[in-house]
Amino acid sequence: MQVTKTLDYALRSLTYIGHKPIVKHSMREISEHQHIPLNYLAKIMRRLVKKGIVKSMVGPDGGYTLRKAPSDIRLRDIYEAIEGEIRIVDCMDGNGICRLHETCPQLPVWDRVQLSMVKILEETTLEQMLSDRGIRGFTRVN
Amino acid sequence: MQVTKTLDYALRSLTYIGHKPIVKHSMREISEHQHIPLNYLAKIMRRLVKKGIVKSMVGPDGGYTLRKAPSDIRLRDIYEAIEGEIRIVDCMDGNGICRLHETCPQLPVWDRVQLSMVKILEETTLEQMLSDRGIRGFTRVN
DNA sequence: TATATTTTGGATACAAGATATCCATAAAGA
DNA sequence: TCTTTATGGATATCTTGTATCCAAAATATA
Repeated sequence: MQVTKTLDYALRSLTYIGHKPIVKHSMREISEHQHIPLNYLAKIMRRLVKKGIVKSMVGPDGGYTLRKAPSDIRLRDIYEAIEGEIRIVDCMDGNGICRLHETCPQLPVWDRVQLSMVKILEETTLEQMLSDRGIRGFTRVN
Repeated sequence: MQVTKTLDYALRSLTYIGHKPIVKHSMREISEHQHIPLNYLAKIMRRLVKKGIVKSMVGPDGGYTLRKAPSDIRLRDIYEAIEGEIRIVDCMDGNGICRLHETCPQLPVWDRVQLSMVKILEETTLEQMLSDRGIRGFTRVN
């Protein structure tokens, strides 16, 4: 029940790019400024590109730009680009029958948790994250 | 960002016990009825005992009983007994300084997500879970 | 055209944590 | 004393997140 490092990397990269959305930013640049292993970052950027969150240009002076306006990029999209469909319990997709043959007392709760989480991720845009900067005056551990 | 099998096991055990809160239930019994590996279940029960959620009696005719009324056992307690303090991002405890030396754009969101999650876990009692049974008519996959 | 710089893609390695197993010991009822 | 149960510690396995390596494709520019 934790935010993965990978998702963190993705968000750091996107907020980094988001600050200067017009300029192209190379992986190398992002990697160095955000302390993300270059080769690993490559994998991450790929997923963001495939989901249409980011646009890539190869060759010298290549790099990445946001494909949409920050106000149009939802945290949910980013989450799903990295982690896939949101599903906090395995049985929630419904593709199977429980070996216990009984109704599940847990599911209603997890359902509520997941819904509230999705709601927040859905409401939150990259733009908000960019302007939220510093509200809590918190500095990152890693 | 997923509910672990271990937490699932714990909840299955507790709801199982909760249905007949007065009777003692042995690990063996729980293990068989809920399809949980016996030796692993032992570890789980230990944590529940230590947190005062469950009472244990050793010896023949030993077993487990709830220590409190189901209405007095919060899902949050169970969660924390199994997983430790709720913390969906590592930096949230604040024991450290970010190498990036900048305020973190992510934290406000994760903070909101965590708060809403804690709220639900806090509100939900074992009693509720027991009576929720069947509301959604859902059958468990595993 | 040649060269350098960048992204892309695939394969693979490494690490950490969740999950599971084994065994010896202590408690307690019959 | 014997049997049944929980306890405790050590260790193994498996899964998944994280990271590394390398070759190939694209493209600007000298």
